[in-house]
Amino acid sequence: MLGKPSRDWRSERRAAARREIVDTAWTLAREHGLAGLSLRDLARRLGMATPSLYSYFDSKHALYDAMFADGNRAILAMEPPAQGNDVPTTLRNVVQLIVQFAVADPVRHQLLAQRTIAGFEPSAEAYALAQEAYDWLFAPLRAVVDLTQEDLDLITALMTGLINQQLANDPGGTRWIRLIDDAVDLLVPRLDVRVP
Amino acid sequence: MLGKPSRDWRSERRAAARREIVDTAWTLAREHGLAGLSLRDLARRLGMATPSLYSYFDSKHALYDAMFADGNRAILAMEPPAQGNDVPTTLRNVVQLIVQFAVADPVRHQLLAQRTIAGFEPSAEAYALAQEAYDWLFAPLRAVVDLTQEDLDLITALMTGLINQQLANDPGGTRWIRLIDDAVDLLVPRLDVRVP
DNA sequence: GTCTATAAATGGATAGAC
DNA sequence: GTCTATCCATTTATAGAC
Repeated sequence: MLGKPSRDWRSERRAAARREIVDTAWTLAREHGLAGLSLRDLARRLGMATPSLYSYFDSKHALYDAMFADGNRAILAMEPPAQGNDVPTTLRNVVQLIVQFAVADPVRHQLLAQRTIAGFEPSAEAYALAQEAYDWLFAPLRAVVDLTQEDLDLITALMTGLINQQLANDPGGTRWIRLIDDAVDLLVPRLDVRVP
Repeated sequence: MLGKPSRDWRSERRAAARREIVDTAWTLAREHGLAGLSLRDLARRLGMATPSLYSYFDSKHALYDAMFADGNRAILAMEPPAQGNDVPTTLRNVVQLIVQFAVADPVRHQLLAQRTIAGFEPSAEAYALAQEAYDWLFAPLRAVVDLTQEDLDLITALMTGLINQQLANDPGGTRWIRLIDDAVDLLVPRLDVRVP
């Protein structure tokens, strides 16, 4: 009898095709806006017929879902934020990484962090990835200080505030991202109290 | 000879019609999302034919522009934030007002504070209103403390951060808006240094 | 300013042959 | 899994009569 093959050729081809579709979808979304992404354009750019996309994704929302998951996997694939010896250093590293990641790709930030696509909500699997990315990003900080949920919520608020203001009011500039150190200084006194 | 009439009946009727169109557009945008607003639905809801809208607005973007202006006028029509005797009280009043205003109408916040509609950019006139609203909101705080631009940018970042996190991750809840006082506490030490 | 009619295009999605 | 053909709805916007 034949055993289970060690590599599944067909499913690997399929996964590779899905990856290429998602990559091209990102490119198109960056050009025409996230909501302006069209399956027609996407198929044309890939050199395939529109209906063929439906062999890989059941619907446009399913494609958004794959993009959402992909964006979070991109976080998990990064070099992790360096854990410093004290709170300010570690916090700065974490905030730097997250803000840079977001500003580097506004459309990705829009999909991952805002509720802007009409009826789209990430699937349970994709959302679990988002949770995982969130935990992974803050792990170095948690190793240095005992954070309450309120602490974390304040940190994320200040962080996404910098990001959103930067993208909305000074796209391509540095008006808010250059305030990262000042933002960290605001947070440090509150967090220092938690240091064991 | 007839002098200029004290009231221009026709232009007043026209202004009233534009107001009703904009109001109904808000209603529809709240139902189907800001990007999901359609001129067809809008006309039907108003009981008019779609092309008739073009007597009042040259394009859909012109309508968005009128809504953008309208949203900022809604700010200027509010009871102003109360100026307290000290920085913390005044700052809290300002932040409370802005956050409540934003959370009360997520779609309005989306239009006024985010770059989410594909090719839309407010006209110079509408943008001037936004500037005016911004100055008006922070006037009480400015009366109490000498703010640098960086101070203001940090305040707005933290504020819109609370708003965005609340709307994106806990819509209808209070997870972030209940942190307003904590957020103010973060800012106060930095601002106290500026008090004359 | 209002309407009817229609343009001109795009949208996502399905049927069915190969 | 790929294609062609097509559906059916939707979109913003214009032409032109009344």
